[in-house]
Amino acid sequence: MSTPSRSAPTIVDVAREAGVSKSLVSLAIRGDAGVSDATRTRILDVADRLGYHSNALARGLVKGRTQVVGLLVSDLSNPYFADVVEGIEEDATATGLGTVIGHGRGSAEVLARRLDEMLDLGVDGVIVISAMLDAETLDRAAARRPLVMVGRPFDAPRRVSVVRNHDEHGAQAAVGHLLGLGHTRIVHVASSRRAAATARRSSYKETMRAAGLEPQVVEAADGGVSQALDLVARDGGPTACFAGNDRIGTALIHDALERRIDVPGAISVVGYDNSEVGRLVRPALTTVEQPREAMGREAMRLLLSRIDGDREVAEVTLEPRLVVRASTGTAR
Amino acid sequence: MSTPSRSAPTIVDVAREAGVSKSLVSLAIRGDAGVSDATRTRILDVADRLGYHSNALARGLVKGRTQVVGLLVSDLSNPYFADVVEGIEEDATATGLGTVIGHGRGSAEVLARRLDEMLDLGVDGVIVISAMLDAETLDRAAARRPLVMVGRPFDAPRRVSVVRNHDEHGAQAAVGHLLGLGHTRIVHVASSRRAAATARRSSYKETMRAAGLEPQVVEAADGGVSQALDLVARDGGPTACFAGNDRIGTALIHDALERRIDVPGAISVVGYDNSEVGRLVRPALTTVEQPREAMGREAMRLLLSRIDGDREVAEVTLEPRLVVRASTGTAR
DNA sequence: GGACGCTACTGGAACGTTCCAGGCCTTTTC
DNA sequence: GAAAAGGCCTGGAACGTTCCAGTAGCGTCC
Repeated sequence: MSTPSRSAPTIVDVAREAGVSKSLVSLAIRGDAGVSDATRTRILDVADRLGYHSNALARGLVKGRTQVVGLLVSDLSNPYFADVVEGIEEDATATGLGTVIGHGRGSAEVLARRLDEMLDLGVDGVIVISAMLDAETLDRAAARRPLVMVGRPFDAPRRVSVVRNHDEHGAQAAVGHLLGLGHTRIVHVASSRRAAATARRSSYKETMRAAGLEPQVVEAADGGVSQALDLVARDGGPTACFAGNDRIGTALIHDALERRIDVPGAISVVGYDNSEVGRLVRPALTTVEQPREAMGREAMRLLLSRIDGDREVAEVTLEPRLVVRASTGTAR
Repeated sequence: MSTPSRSAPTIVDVAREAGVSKSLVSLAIRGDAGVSDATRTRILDVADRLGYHSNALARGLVKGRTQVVGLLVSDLSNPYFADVVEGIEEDATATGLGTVIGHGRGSAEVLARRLDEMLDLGVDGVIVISAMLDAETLDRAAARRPLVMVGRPFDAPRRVSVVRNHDEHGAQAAVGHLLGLGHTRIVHVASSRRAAATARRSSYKETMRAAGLEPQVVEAADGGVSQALDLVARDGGPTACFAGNDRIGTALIHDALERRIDVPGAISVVGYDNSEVGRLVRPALTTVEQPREAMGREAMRLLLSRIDGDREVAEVTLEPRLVVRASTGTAR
C-alpha cells in the first residue's frame, strides 16, 4: 500500500503509488492540458487517498512567487483597518491571491519586524495600512518587493505607491457644512502632527479665512477637548467645533453633556473618519467618511500592476464624503 | 565587485564575494560558535553590503519549521479578537515566533480557505479564534499541524486543544448579581444556538431554579429584545434582564430609553463579553468579562507544547469576571 | 614522533517543487 | 512509405537553504 512514513506525503509518494513520474503528478495537479483524462483522475485519486497537500514553500522557492500578499496594520481594534482590509481582500480573492495580515500592536518597531518577516517569507507584495513607518523603512522594504501604502506618509518615500483620501476636501466639507448652518465661530481641535492631521488643519484655516473668519486651533494632545469646551462656555465663544477625528469628536460630545452643554443646541460637533463609535454615541456624530473599501481596492489594483512588472510609482487620492447626523444644528 | 544580477543576492553570492564556502556563510549568519571572529565580521559586512536577506522559504523547506504560527479570526472589527490576539502575540514574540493573521470575513468558507493557505505555507501551528469552523474541518487541519481553538466548538473535535471561558460561571455571576440587588423576575434574552450561548442559557435557568424562581427565556433572533421590553411594560413583568451578549445588552438599553423605560430604574440590564460599546453606552453596561488576553496566552502555551512534540490534547477553562457599571440597580 | 584533539573550514546531499529538453508512440500528411 | 506532427510522458537540473561527514592545520601529550 502506501508509504508507512509519518510525515506528510510528497509528490514523489503520489508518483510511486500511481506508477508515474513525479513530473506527471505535478502536471496533473496543476491541471495541465497535456495529461490524459484517465491518468489525471488516477493521479488525483491517489493524491486524495494519501492526503497529499502541495507544499507552498517548495513551490514558492522555485517559482519565485507565492501568490500571497501581506497586509500590515498597526492596530487591529480600529475598525478603519477592517474596512480597508475588506476592500483589499475582495479584490485579492477575485485575482486568486491569498492574504496574510501582520499586526503592529501600536508600535512602529513591531510593525517593521512584521514587515521583514513577511518579506522573508516571500510574499509577492505588501500593502501598509498605517502611517507609522518612516520613509527609510518603507524604502528599504520597497527595494525588495512592490509596496503600496494606504494613508499619508510622513515624508514621501520614493518607490512606494500611495493611496489616500483628500483630507483638504474633507476638512473643507466639514467646515462648509457648519458655515451653511450659520456658524461663524468654529474652533478646530487638531489630532496630531502627522501628515493627515496637518492637511486637515491647514485646510480648515484656509476655508475659514476664505469665508472672512478667524481660525482658532487647539491641540487635542494639550487637553484641547476641555480647552475647547472652556471657550464654548464663554460669552462670544465658538458655537461649533471641527474635531480632527471621531475619537476627539465623541470625547467632545461626552464631556459637553457632562458639563450640561447641549449638543447640538449650544455647540455643534463634526468629526472625521466615520468610525463606529460616532454612529453609536448620542447625539450621533456628524463626520467625514473616507472611502475605505474603495481605498483598499485601489491599493490592491496598484499593487497588482507593480507585481506584474509595472515599475511606475503612483499616487491616488480619493474623495471623502460628509455624513450628516444629529450632532450638528443651526447656530444659536 | 558584486554580481550584476538584478534578483536578490543569495548565500552563494555572499560566499563568493567573501571568499569562503556557502556553508560558512550559513553558519556565520546563524551565529554558530565555530566561526572565527575575523571571518564572521567579514562575512556579515559583505552580507550587509550586498543587501542579503535570508530566504525563509528555503530555510523552511529544509528545516520543516518556519517559526511562524497562524492566527485565524472570523471578523477583524470585533475587538474581542484584538484582545485575544494581543495575548497570543505577546507570548509568541517572547518565544521568537512570528505571527500572521488570516481573516475569515464572517464566512466559514473563507475562513477554511485561509486555514488551508496557511498550512500550505508551512506555518508551525494554528490558533483558531472563532467558533465558525465545523469539527471535520478542524480535525482535518489538526492532522497536518498542531491546532488550538479559542472559544467553544460546536462538537468537540478530536486532536484539537481548546481554551474557553467558563460560561456557566459567568451566567451564574450575572444572575447572582441581579438576585443580590433584590430582583426576582429576571428574563434572559438568549443570543444564538451556538455552544457558548447554550451554556449561558442553561446556567441561567439552573441558577434561577436554585433560587426558587421561574426562568423565562426569549430568543434575540425572534425579536427577543422588543419582546422582553413588552414584558417589562406589563404589570408584574420582569425588573431585570440578562442579555446573552453585549450587543443584545446595548440594544436593550437603547430601545428601553426610546420607549421611555428607565434603565436601571425600571429595568436592570446585564450583558456578556465586556466589549467597548458596552463601556460607551449610557448608562454604561454591567457585563461579564472573559479574560481575553489570558485566553490568548494560554492558547499560545498549549500550541507551543504541541509544536514541541507533546501529543496530548488539552482543554483549559478560564474564569470570567463580573464588571459592575451603571445599567444595574436595586429592584423597584 | 605518532596518536589525539581541537578549531576553522568545506563539499555535497538533502528538502519538495517546477521547468526544460527530450523520448517514445501513434496518427497525419504528401 | 518516409517524414512530420502531435499526444503523452520522463529524467534531471534548478531554486536557496541546512545538515552531515569530512579535512587541513596546528598544538599537546606521553
